[in-house]
Amino acid sequence: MAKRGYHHGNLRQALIEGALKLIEAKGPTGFTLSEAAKTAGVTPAAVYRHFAGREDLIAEAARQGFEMFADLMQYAFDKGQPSALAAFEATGRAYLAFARKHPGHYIAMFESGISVNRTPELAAASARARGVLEKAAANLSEHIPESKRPPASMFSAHIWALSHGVVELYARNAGATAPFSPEDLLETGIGIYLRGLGLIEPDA
Amino acid sequence: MAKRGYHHGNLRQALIEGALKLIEAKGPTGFTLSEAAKTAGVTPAAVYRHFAGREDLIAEAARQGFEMFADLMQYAFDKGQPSALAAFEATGRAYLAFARKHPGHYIAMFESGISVNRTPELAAASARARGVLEKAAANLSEHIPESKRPPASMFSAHIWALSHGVVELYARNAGATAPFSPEDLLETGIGIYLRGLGLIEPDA
DNA sequence: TGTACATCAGTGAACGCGCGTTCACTGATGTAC
DNA sequence: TGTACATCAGTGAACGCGCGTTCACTGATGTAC
Repeated sequence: MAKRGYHHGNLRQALIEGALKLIEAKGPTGFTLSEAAKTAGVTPAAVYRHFAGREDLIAEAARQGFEMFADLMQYAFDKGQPSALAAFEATGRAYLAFARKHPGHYIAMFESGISVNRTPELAAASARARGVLEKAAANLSEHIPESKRPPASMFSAHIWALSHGVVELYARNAGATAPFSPEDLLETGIGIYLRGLGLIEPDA
Repeated sequence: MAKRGYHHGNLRQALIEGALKLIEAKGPTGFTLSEAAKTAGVTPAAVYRHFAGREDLIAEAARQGFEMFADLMQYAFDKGQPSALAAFEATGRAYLAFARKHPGHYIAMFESGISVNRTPELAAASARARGVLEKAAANLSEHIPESKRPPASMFSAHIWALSHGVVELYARNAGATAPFSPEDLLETGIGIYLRGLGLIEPDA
Protein backbone atom coordinates (compact mmCIF):
# COMPACT_ATOMS: atom_id res chain seq x y z
CA MET A 1 0.00 0.00 0.00
CA ALA A 2 1.21 3.44 -0.80
CA LYS A 3 1.64 5.96 1.94
CA ARG A 4 -1.64 7.59 2.85
CA GLY A 5 -2.19 11.18 3.76
CA TYR A 6 -4.47 12.26 6.52
CA HIS A 7 -7.77 11.19 5.08
CA HIS A 8 -7.93 9.97 1.57
CA GLY A 9 -4.24 9.63 0.93
CA ASN A 10 -2.80 10.87 -2.32
CA LEU A 11 -6.03 12.51 -3.33
CA ARG A 12 -4.07 14.84 -5.55
CA GLN A 13 -2.72 12.04 -7.69
CA ALA A 14 -6.03 10.17 -7.59
CA LEU A 15 -7.75 13.23 -9.02
CA ILE A 16 -5.23 13.48 -11.82
CA GLU A 17 -5.66 9.83 -12.65
CA GLY A 18 -9.42 10.13 -12.59
CA ALA A 19 -9.23 13.12 -14.87
CA LEU A 20 -7.01 11.22 -17.28
CA LYS A 21 -9.44 8.32 -17.43
CA LEU A 22 -12.32 10.67 -18.13
CA ILE A 23 -10.42 12.56 -20.81
CA GLU A 24 -9.42 9.31 -22.41
CA ALA A 25 -12.97 8.02 -22.40
CA LYS A 26 -14.88 11.11 -23.40
CA GLY A 27 -12.45 13.46 -25.05
CA PRO A 28 -11.12 16.78 -23.80
CA THR A 29 -14.63 18.22 -23.60
CA GLY A 30 -16.04 15.38 -21.57
CA PHE A 31 -13.92 16.11 -18.57
CA THR A 32 -15.53 17.85 -15.63
CA LEU A 33 -14.06 18.64 -12.28
CA SER A 34 -17.12 17.31 -10.52
CA GLU A 35 -16.93 13.96 -12.21
CA ALA A 36 -13.23 13.66 -11.56
CA ALA A 37 -13.94 14.26 -7.89
CA LYS A 38 -16.65 11.61 -7.93
CA THR A 39 -14.25 9.14 -9.53
CA ALA A 40 -11.89 9.69 -6.64
CA GLY A 41 -14.73 9.19 -4.16
CA VAL A 42 -14.67 12.74 -2.97
CA THR A 43 -16.78 15.91 -2.97
CA PRO A 44 -16.13 18.45 -5.74
CA ALA A 45 -15.13 20.98 -3.11
CA ALA A 46 -12.26 18.76 -1.97
CA VAL A 47 -10.54 19.35 -5.30
CA TYR A 48 -9.82 22.91 -4.22
CA ARG A 49 -7.49 21.69 -1.48
CA HIS A 50 -5.12 20.56 -4.23
CA PHE A 51 -5.80 22.61 -7.33
CA ALA A 52 -6.75 26.18 -8.06
CA GLY A 53 -9.51 24.93 -10.34
CA ARG A 54 -10.44 22.86 -13.29
CA GLU A 55 -7.83 24.23 -15.68
CA ASP A 56 -5.07 23.72 -13.17
CA LEU A 57 -5.93 20.09 -12.87
CA ILE A 58 -5.66 19.59 -16.63
CA ALA A 59 -2.43 21.57 -16.74
CA GLU A 60 -0.90 19.30 -14.13
CA ALA A 61 -2.02 16.21 -16.04
CA ALA A 62 -0.42 17.65 -19.16
CA ARG A 63 2.77 18.46 -17.27
CA GLN A 64 3.11 14.92 -16.02
CA GLY A 65 2.49 13.78 -19.59
CA PHE A 66 5.31 15.91 -20.93
CA GLU A 67 7.65 14.61 -18.26
CA MET A 68 6.91 11.00 -19.13
CA PHE A 69 7.06 11.81 -22.79
CA ALA A 70 10.48 13.43 -22.52
CA ASP A 71 11.78 10.58 -20.35
CA LEU A 72 10.54 7.98 -22.80
CA MET A 73 12.05 9.68 -25.78
CA GLN A 74 15.30 10.33 -23.99
CA TYR A 75 15.46 6.66 -23.10
CA ALA A 76 14.70 5.57 -26.66
CA PHE A 77 17.29 7.97 -27.97
CA ASP A 78 19.98 6.72 -25.59
CA LYS A 79 19.17 3.13 -26.40
CA GLY A 80 19.67 3.69 -30.12
CA GLN A 81 23.14 5.12 -29.56
CA PRO A 82 25.80 5.13 -30.82
CA SER A 83 24.06 4.95 -34.21
CA ALA A 84 22.49 8.34 -34.76
CA LEU A 85 20.06 6.86 -37.25
CA ALA A 86 18.90 4.08 -34.96
CA ALA A 87 18.60 6.55 -32.11
CA PHE A 88 16.43 8.80 -34.21
CA GLU A 89 14.15 6.05 -35.43
CA ALA A 90 13.71 4.72 -31.92
CA THR A 91 12.70 8.18 -30.79
CA GLY A 92 10.06 8.30 -33.53
CA ARG A 93 8.66 4.95 -32.51
CA ALA A 94 8.59 6.04 -28.90
CA TYR A 95 6.39 8.93 -29.93
CA LEU A 96 3.65 6.73 -31.30
CA ALA A 97 3.99 4.26 -28.46
CA PHE A 98 3.45 7.05 -25.98
CA ALA A 99 0.33 8.30 -27.75
CA ARG A 100 -1.06 4.77 -27.80
CA LYS A 101 -0.24 3.88 -24.25
CA HIS A 102 -1.19 7.16 -22.61
CA PRO A 103 -4.03 8.64 -24.64
CA GLY A 104 -5.30 10.66 -21.71
CA HIS A 105 -1.96 12.38 -21.27
CA TYR A 106 -1.62 12.87 -24.99
CA ILE A 107 -5.01 14.54 -25.23
CA ALA A 108 -4.31 16.73 -22.22
CA MET A 109 -1.02 17.77 -23.76
CA PHE A 110 -2.11 18.46 -27.31
CA GLU A 111 -5.86 18.59 -27.61
CA SER A 112 -7.19 20.10 -24.45
CA GLY A 113 -6.65 23.65 -25.55
CA ILE A 114 -4.39 24.30 -22.58
CA SER A 115 -1.63 26.75 -23.37
CA VAL A 116 1.81 25.39 -22.81
CA ASN A 117 2.62 28.66 -21.09
CA ARG A 118 -0.14 28.36 -18.54
CA THR A 119 2.29 27.54 -15.76
CA PRO A 120 6.09 27.73 -15.68
CA GLU A 121 6.25 24.04 -14.77
CA LEU A 122 4.21 23.05 -17.81
CA ALA A 123 6.29 25.24 -20.08
CA ALA A 124 9.50 23.73 -18.72
CA ALA A 125 8.29 20.16 -19.21
CA SER A 126 7.18 20.92 -22.75
CA ALA A 127 10.49 22.58 -23.55
CA ARG A 128 12.40 19.62 -22.24
CA ALA A 129 10.46 17.26 -24.52
CA ARG A 130 11.12 19.49 -27.48
CA GLY A 131 14.77 19.57 -26.55
CA VAL A 132 15.10 15.80 -26.65
CA LEU A 133 13.69 15.66 -30.16
CA GLU A 134 15.92 18.46 -31.33
CA LYS A 135 18.97 16.85 -29.85
CA ALA A 136 18.19 13.65 -31.76
CA ALA A 137 17.81 15.63 -34.95
CA ALA A 138 21.01 17.60 -34.35
CA ASN A 139 22.95 14.39 -33.78
CA LEU A 140 21.66 12.85 -36.94
CA SER A 141 22.18 15.89 -39.08
CA GLU A 142 25.93 15.74 -38.52
CA HIS A 143 25.87 12.95 -41.06
CA ILE A 144 24.61 15.30 -43.72
CA PRO A 145 27.04 17.42 -45.72
CA GLU A 146 27.03 20.82 -44.07
CA SER A 147 26.01 22.68 -47.22
CA LYS A 148 22.72 20.84 -47.58
CA ARG A 149 22.01 20.30 -43.91
CA PRO A 150 18.69 21.70 -42.77
CA PRO A 151 18.53 23.28 -39.32
CA ALA A 152 18.03 20.63 -36.67
CA SER A 153 14.95 22.38 -35.33
CA MET A 154 13.30 22.25 -38.75
CA PHE A 155 14.23 18.66 -39.12
CA SER A 156 12.73 17.70 -35.78
CA ALA A 157 9.66 19.83 -36.46
CA HIS A 158 9.03 17.81 -39.62
CA ILE A 159 9.19 14.55 -37.76
CA TRP A 160 7.11 15.85 -34.89
CA ALA A 161 4.47 17.14 -37.29
CA LEU A 162 4.36 13.87 -39.19
CA SER A 163 4.08 11.89 -35.97
CA HIS A 164 1.39 14.13 -34.55
CA GLY A 165 -0.56 14.04 -37.82
CA VAL A 166 -0.46 10.26 -37.90
CA VAL A 167 -1.69 10.09 -34.32
CA GLU A 168 -4.50 12.56 -34.84
CA LEU A 169 -5.74 11.30 -38.19
CA TYR A 170 -5.10 7.60 -38.01
CA ALA A 171 -4.55 6.45 -34.46
CA ARG A 172 -7.82 7.76 -33.03
CA ASN A 173 -11.08 5.86 -33.46
CA ALA A 174 -9.20 2.67 -34.16
CA GLY A 175 -8.97 1.92 -37.84
CA ALA A 176 -11.56 4.32 -39.17
CA THR A 177 -10.71 4.26 -42.84
CA ALA A 178 -6.98 3.71 -43.11
CA PRO A 179 -5.75 0.52 -44.74
CA PHE A 180 -2.44 0.83 -42.87
CA SER A 181 -1.58 0.72 -39.22
CA PRO A 182 -0.39 4.01 -37.77
CA GLU A 183 2.90 2.34 -36.93
CA ASP A 184 3.49 1.31 -40.56
CA LEU A 185 2.42 4.70 -41.77
CA LEU A 186 4.82 6.52 -39.48
CA GLU A 187 7.70 4.16 -40.07
CA THR A 188 7.46 4.28 -43.86
CA GLY A 189 6.95 8.02 -43.77
CA ILE A 190 10.02 8.61 -41.66
CA GLY A 191 11.97 6.19 -43.84
CA ILE A 192 11.13 8.05 -47.03
CA TYR A 193 11.89 11.36 -45.35
CA LEU A 194 15.32 10.20 -44.14
CA ARG A 195 16.08 8.87 -47.59
CA GLY A 196 15.25 12.31 -48.92
CA LEU A 197 17.92 13.69 -46.64
CA GLY A 198 20.43 11.21 -48.02
CA LEU A 199 20.66 9.40 -44.71
CA ILE A 200 19.53 6.07 -46.08
CA GLU A 201 20.77 4.40 -49.24
CA PRO A 202 18.51 5.35 -52.18
CA ASP A 203 17.73 1.72 -52.97
CA ALA A 204 17.90 0.30 -49.49
CA MET B 1 -29.28 41.75 -51.04
CA ALA B 2 -29.66 38.04 -50.97
CA LYS B 3 -33.06 36.50 -51.23
CA ARG B 4 -34.81 36.50 -47.89
CA GLY B 5 -37.03 33.85 -46.44
CA TYR B 6 -40.22 34.57 -44.61
CA HIS B 7 -38.83 36.24 -41.57
CA HIS B 8 -35.14 36.25 -41.02
CA GLY B 9 -34.08 35.00 -44.42
CA ASN B 10 -31.39 32.37 -44.64
CA LEU B 11 -31.36 31.83 -40.92
CA ARG B 12 -29.97 28.38 -41.56
CA GLN B 13 -26.85 29.71 -43.20
CA ALA B 14 -26.58 32.59 -40.73
CA LEU B 15 -26.52 30.09 -37.89
CA ILE B 16 -23.77 28.11 -39.55
CA GLU B 17 -21.72 31.21 -40.08
CA GLY B 18 -22.27 32.34 -36.51
CA ALA B 19 -21.21 28.93 -35.28
CA LEU B 20 -18.07 29.06 -37.40
CA LYS B 21 -17.12 32.45 -36.00
CA LEU B 22 -17.59 31.22 -32.45
CA ILE B 23 -15.61 28.06 -33.06
CA GLU B 24 -12.85 30.09 -34.65
CA ALA B 25 -12.74 32.50 -31.73
CA LYS B 26 -13.14 30.13 -28.80
CA GLY B 27 -12.22 26.69 -29.99
CA PRO B 28 -14.45 23.68 -30.47
CA THR B 29 -15.50 23.73 -26.83
CA GLY B 30 -16.47 27.36 -26.84
CA PHE B 31 -19.33 26.87 -29.22
CA THR B 32 -22.83 26.83 -27.81
CA LEU B 33 -26.08 26.60 -29.65
CA SER B 34 -27.54 29.45 -27.63
CA GLU B 35 -24.73 31.79 -28.46
CA ALA B 36 -24.84 30.91 -32.13
CA ALA B 37 -28.54 31.77 -32.09
CA LYS B 38 -27.80 35.07 -30.38
CA THR B 39 -25.18 35.87 -32.99
CA ALA B 40 -27.82 35.42 -35.65
CA GLY B 41 -30.21 37.66 -33.70
CA VAL B 42 -32.61 34.88 -32.92
CA THR B 43 -33.98 32.87 -30.02
CA PRO B 44 -32.26 29.54 -29.24
CA ALA B 45 -35.51 27.76 -29.96
CA ALA B 46 -35.47 29.02 -33.54
CA VAL B 47 -32.46 26.86 -34.24
CA TYR B 48 -34.67 23.80 -34.05
CA ARG B 49 -36.54 24.86 -37.17
CA HIS B 50 -33.36 24.15 -39.11
CA PHE B 51 -31.30 21.64 -37.20
CA ALA B 52 -32.01 18.63 -35.07
CA GLY B 53 -29.72 20.01 -32.41
CA ARG B 54 -26.33 21.28 -31.53
CA GLU B 55 -24.35 18.41 -33.01
CA ASP B 56 -26.22 18.62 -36.27
CA LEU B 57 -25.23 22.23 -36.65
CA ILE B 58 -21.56 21.42 -36.23
CA ALA B 59 -21.86 18.47 -38.60
CA GLU B 60 -23.32 20.71 -41.28
CA ALA B 61 -20.53 23.25 -40.78
CA ALA B 62 -17.99 20.46 -41.14
CA ARG B 63 -19.72 19.18 -44.25
CA GLN B 64 -19.57 22.55 -45.92
CA GLY B 65 -15.92 22.69 -44.91
CA PHE B 66 -15.14 19.38 -46.57
CA GLU B 67 -16.91 20.49 -49.74
CA MET B 68 -14.88 23.68 -49.97
CA PHE B 69 -11.74 21.80 -49.05
CA ALA B 70 -12.26 19.21 -51.78
CA ASP B 71 -13.10 21.90 -54.33
CA LEU B 72 -10.02 23.91 -53.44
CA MET B 73 -7.73 20.96 -53.64
CA GLN B 74 -9.28 19.74 -56.86
CA TYR B 75 -8.77 23.17 -58.34
CA ALA B 76 -5.15 23.34 -57.18
CA PHE B 77 -4.54 19.88 -58.57
CA ASP B 78 -6.03 20.73 -61.97
CA LYS B 79 -4.07 23.95 -62.12
CA GLY B 80 -0.77 22.14 -61.61
CA GLN B 81 -1.45 19.78 -64.51
CA PRO B 82 -0.01 18.42 -66.71
CA SER B 83 3.01 18.21 -64.37
CA ALA B 84 2.15 15.63 -61.78
CA LEU B 85 4.74 17.04 -59.43
CA ALA B 86 3.51 20.62 -59.70
CA ALA B 87 -0.06 19.41 -59.30
CA PHE B 88 0.87 17.57 -56.14
CA GLU B 89 2.76 20.43 -54.60
CA ALA B 90 -0.06 22.85 -55.36
CA THR B 91 -2.46 20.51 -53.62
CA GLY B 92 -0.24 20.51 -50.55
CA ARG B 93 -0.10 24.28 -50.50
CA ALA B 94 -3.85 24.44 -50.89
CA TYR B 95 -4.16 22.38 -47.74
CA LEU B 96 -2.38 24.89 -45.59
CA ALA B 97 -4.09 27.82 -47.27
CA PHE B 98 -7.44 26.30 -46.45
CA ALA B 99 -6.57 25.79 -42.80
CA ARG B 100 -5.39 29.38 -42.59
CA LYS B 101 -8.29 30.95 -44.39
CA HIS B 102 -11.07 28.92 -42.85
CA PRO B 103 -10.02 28.04 -39.34
CA GLY B 104 -13.61 27.61 -38.19
CA HIS B 105 -14.29 25.02 -40.84
CA TYR B 106 -10.97 23.33 -40.19
CA ILE B 107 -11.70 23.00 -36.50
CA ALA B 108 -15.22 21.74 -37.14
CA MET B 109 -13.83 19.16 -39.54
CA PHE B 110 -10.90 17.87 -37.54
CA GLU B 111 -11.04 19.00 -33.96
CA SER B 112 -14.66 19.12 -32.94
CA GLY B 113 -14.87 15.46 -32.14
CA ILE B 114 -17.63 14.98 -34.68
CA SER B 115 -17.51 11.58 -36.31
CA VAL B 116 -17.20 11.71 -40.04
CA ASN B 117 -19.88 9.06 -40.19
CA ARG B 118 -22.40 11.10 -38.27
CA THR B 119 -24.43 11.80 -41.39
CA PRO B 120 -24.20 10.28 -44.87
CA GLU B 121 -23.68 13.75 -46.34
CA LEU B 122 -20.73 14.44 -44.08
CA ALA B 123 -19.21 11.05 -44.84
CA ALA B 124 -19.59 11.66 -48.58
CA ALA B 125 -17.98 15.07 -48.44
CA SER B 126 -15.09 13.74 -46.41
CA ALA B 127 -14.61 10.81 -48.77
CA ARG B 128 -14.55 13.15 -51.75
CA ALA B 129 -11.79 15.22 -50.17
CA ARG B 130 -9.79 12.12 -49.44
CA GLY B 131 -10.31 11.01 -53.01
CA VAL B 132 -8.82 14.18 -54.43
CA LEU B 133 -5.65 13.75 -52.40
CA GLU B 134 -5.36 10.11 -53.36
CA LYS B 135 -5.83 10.88 -57.02
CA ALA B 136 -2.99 13.39 -56.87
CA ALA B 137 -0.79 10.82 -55.18
CA ALA B 138 -1.72 8.11 -57.68
CA ASN B 139 -0.91 10.40 -60.57
CA LEU B 140 2.44 11.27 -59.17
CA SER B 141 3.40 7.75 -58.24
CA GLU B 142 3.30 6.72 -61.89
CA HIS B 143 6.66 8.41 -62.13
CA ILE B 144 8.16 5.99 -59.65
CA PRO B 145 9.48 2.63 -60.80
CA GLU B 146 6.74 0.14 -60.12
CA SER B 147 8.85 -2.07 -57.90
CA LYS B 148 9.54 0.62 -55.35
CA ARG B 149 6.28 2.48 -55.66
CA PRO B 150 4.36 2.79 -52.39
CA PRO B 151 0.58 2.48 -52.53
CA ALA B 152 -0.97 5.80 -53.47
CA SER B 153 -3.17 5.79 -50.39
CA MET B 154 -0.14 5.47 -48.14
CA PHE B 155 1.61 8.17 -50.02
CA SER B 156 -1.30 10.59 -49.66
CA ALA B 157 -1.74 9.60 -46.01
CA HIS B 158 1.86 10.64 -45.34
CA ILE B 159 1.32 14.02 -46.89
CA TRP B 160 -2.01 14.50 -45.19
CA ALA B 161 -0.52 13.61 -41.82
CA LEU B 162 2.42 15.94 -42.31
CA SER B 163 0.13 18.76 -43.37
CA HIS B 164 -2.27 18.19 -40.51
CA GLY B 165 0.58 17.98 -38.03
CA VAL B 166 2.03 21.25 -39.23
CA VAL B 167 -1.35 22.94 -38.92
CA GLU B 168 -2.04 21.61 -35.44
CA LEU B 169 1.38 22.16 -33.96
CA TYR B 170 2.62 25.25 -35.71
CA ALA B 171 -0.20 27.14 -37.37
CA ARG B 172 -2.31 27.61 -34.24
CA ASN B 173 -1.53 30.35 -31.73
CA ALA B 174 0.48 32.24 -34.32
CA GLY B 175 4.18 31.58 -33.97
CA ALA B 176 4.27 30.10 -30.50
CA THR B 177 7.77 28.72 -30.47
CA ALA B 178 8.58 27.79 -34.03
CA PRO B 179 11.35 29.68 -35.79
CA PHE B 180 9.86 28.80 -39.18
CA SER B 181 6.59 29.67 -40.82
CA PRO B 182 4.19 26.78 -41.23
CA GLU B 183 4.35 27.32 -44.97
CA ASP B 184 8.12 26.91 -45.03
CA LEU B 185 7.93 23.95 -42.74
CA LEU B 186 5.39 22.17 -44.91
CA GLU B 187 7.07 23.02 -48.18
CA THR B 188 10.51 21.85 -47.10
CA GLY B 189 9.03 18.76 -45.49
CA ILE B 190 7.17 17.76 -48.64
CA GLY B 191 10.28 18.54 -50.70
CA ILE B 192 12.47 16.22 -48.63
CA TYR B 193 9.80 13.55 -48.71
CA LEU B 194 9.44 13.70 -52.49
CA ARG B 195 13.20 13.55 -52.85
CA GLY B 196 13.12 10.42 -50.75
CA LEU B 197 10.76 8.93 -53.30
CA GLY B 198 13.18 9.80 -56.09
CA LEU B 199 10.80 12.32 -57.59
CA ILE B 200 13.18 15.24 -57.23
CA GLU B 201 16.85 15.28 -58.17
CA PRO B 202 19.00 14.38 -55.13
CA ASP B 203 20.99 17.59 -55.38
CA ALA B 204 18.34 19.90 -56.75
C1' DT C 1 1.41 5.96 28.28
C1' DG C 2 -2.20 9.31 28.39
C1' DT C 3 -4.36 13.63 27.75
C1' DA C 4 -5.18 18.27 25.59
C1' DC C 5 -4.63 20.65 21.73
C1' DA C 6 -3.63 22.16 16.80
C1' DT C 7 -3.88 21.15 12.13
C1' DC C 8 -6.08 20.82 7.94
C1' DA C 9 -8.21 17.30 4.41
C1' DG C 10 -12.55 16.59 3.16
C1' DT C 11 -17.88 17.64 3.91
C1' DG C 12 -22.35 19.19 2.67
C1' DA C 13 -25.24 22.68 1.55
C1' DA C 14 -25.80 26.44 -1.20
C1' DC C 15 -25.08 29.87 -5.04
C1' DG C 16 -25.76 31.71 -9.63
C1' DC C 17 -25.12 30.42 -14.27
C1' DG C 18 -25.81 29.09 -18.96
C1' DC C 19 -26.77 25.16 -21.19
C1' DG C 20 -29.88 22.25 -24.65
C1' DT C 21 -34.41 21.34 -25.39
C1' DT C 22 -39.86 21.52 -25.24
C1' DC C 23 -44.06 23.73 -26.02
C1' DA C 24 -48.11 26.34 -27.04
C1' DC C 25 -48.27 30.59 -29.22
C1' DT C 26 -48.21 34.61 -32.63
C1' DG C 27 -47.92 37.20 -36.36
C1' DA C 28 -45.61 38.14 -40.89
C1' DT C 29 -45.59 36.15 -45.38
C1' DG C 30 -47.60 33.89 -49.24
C1' DT C 31 -51.81 32.09 -51.72
C1' DA C 32 -56.63 31.26 -53.42
C1' DC C 33 -60.47 33.14 -54.94
C1' DT D 1 -57.55 44.81 -56.55
C1' DG D 2 -59.18 43.21 -52.24
C1' DT D 3 -60.40 39.96 -48.76
C1' DA D 4 -60.17 35.52 -46.17
C1' DC D 5 -57.43 31.98 -45.14
C1' DA D 6 -53.32 28.74 -44.58
C1' DT D 7 -48.63 28.25 -43.63
C1' DC D 8 -44.86 28.03 -40.75
C1' DA D 9 -40.50 30.78 -39.10
C1' DG D 10 -39.51 32.61 -35.01
C1' DT D 11 -41.09 33.84 -29.95
C1' DG D 12 -40.93 33.71 -25.04
C1' DA D 13 -41.44 31.34 -21.06
C1' DA D 14 -40.33 27.39 -18.80
C1' DC D 15 -37.92 22.95 -17.60
C1' DG D 16 -34.41 20.13 -15.41
C1' DC D 17 -29.60 19.65 -15.38
C1' DG D 18 -24.85 19.65 -14.11
C1' DC D 19 -21.44 22.76 -13.95
C1' DG D 20 -17.50 25.40 -11.19
C1' DT D 21 -16.92 27.62 -7.12
C1' DT D 22 -17.67 29.46 -2.05
C1' DC D 23 -18.13 28.80 2.69
C1' DA D 24 -18.52 27.66 7.47
C1' DC D 25 -18.02 23.32 9.42
C1' DT D 26 -16.33 18.75 11.33
C1' DG D 27 -13.75 15.23 12.70
C1' DA D 28 -9.68 12.16 11.83
C1' DT D 29 -4.80 12.54 12.14
C1' DG D 30 -0.60 14.11 14.11
C1' DT D 31 1.99 16.50 17.96
C1' DA D 32 3.42 18.51 22.54
C1' DC D 33 3.83 17.81 27.03
